[in-house]
Amino acid sequence: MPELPEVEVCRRGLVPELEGALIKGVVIRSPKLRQVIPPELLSLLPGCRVMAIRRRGKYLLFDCRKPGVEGCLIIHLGMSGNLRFVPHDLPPGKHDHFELVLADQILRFADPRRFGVVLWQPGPPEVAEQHPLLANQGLEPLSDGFTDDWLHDACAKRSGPIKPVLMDSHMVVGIGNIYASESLFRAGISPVRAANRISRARYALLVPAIRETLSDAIAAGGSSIRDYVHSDGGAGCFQIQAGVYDRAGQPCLRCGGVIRQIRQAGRSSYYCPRCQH
DNA sequence: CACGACTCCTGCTGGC
DNA sequence: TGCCAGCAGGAGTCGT
Repeated sequence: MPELPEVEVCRRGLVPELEGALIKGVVIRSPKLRQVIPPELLSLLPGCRVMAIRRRGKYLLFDCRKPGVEGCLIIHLGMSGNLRFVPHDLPPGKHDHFELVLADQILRFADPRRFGVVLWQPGPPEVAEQHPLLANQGLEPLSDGFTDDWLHDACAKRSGPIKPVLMDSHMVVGIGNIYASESLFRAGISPVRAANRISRARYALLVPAIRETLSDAIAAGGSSIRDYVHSDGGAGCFQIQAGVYDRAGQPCLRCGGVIRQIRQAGRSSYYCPRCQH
């Protein structure tokens, strides 16, 4: 479900209530996610204070500490995961796999498809990213280093179509299937164009398009942060008005042409053949 | 090295 | 109305 904007909005929603909070208990209801939830969390986390909540790509990092214990709780929401604050007396649902019990509420992790991850990396905050799942993560697209020159160079040896390349988290993190299509539409670049055959000038359009697509989505989600982490049902997911995503056969909002759906690397891509070249 | 196919799991949708 | 194939916003691994 979530791409970078959804994870970032989730993080911002957690901060006011979780940062500085004391973890009183831990519940592992079904340990089998993409990887098994480490059972040692049951003894490590209770008594810990959450010192900070960070994000790396689509991973959430909770820096935890108590006397004799320091480490980072790593959570990835996968395709269908979400984190919610719920009251102590709310019975768990079928897919509620993990929770942190706090003084006055519970932080509950639900994930129907079980593609998510809950892991532990021992040590101080600065070594958290040495975890194998984080060590090879690419550049943050909202960081200063993400420039047209950088992306142009990074794509120099990528002869495949640009859209799956944008989704490669070892190069750039956080761009999933929706925002890859949306960013390319915004930049007027075809998803099937070979990454190493796009000019530097057009990367100078693509980089701000990616930035704006992601920050617009964060802004859209930010307006409903409380719903996002407190909702007792609802979608638990927000989306910006899509220009092309899931609009196959419908008119392009820019030129009126027909939006086309194709398949790339096993995923659906959407684009306007008249606007994108 | 770069790339695509395959894999994990459950739920929903659309076509018959 | 019911059934089933196909698909879903992720990402690691493996074979080529």
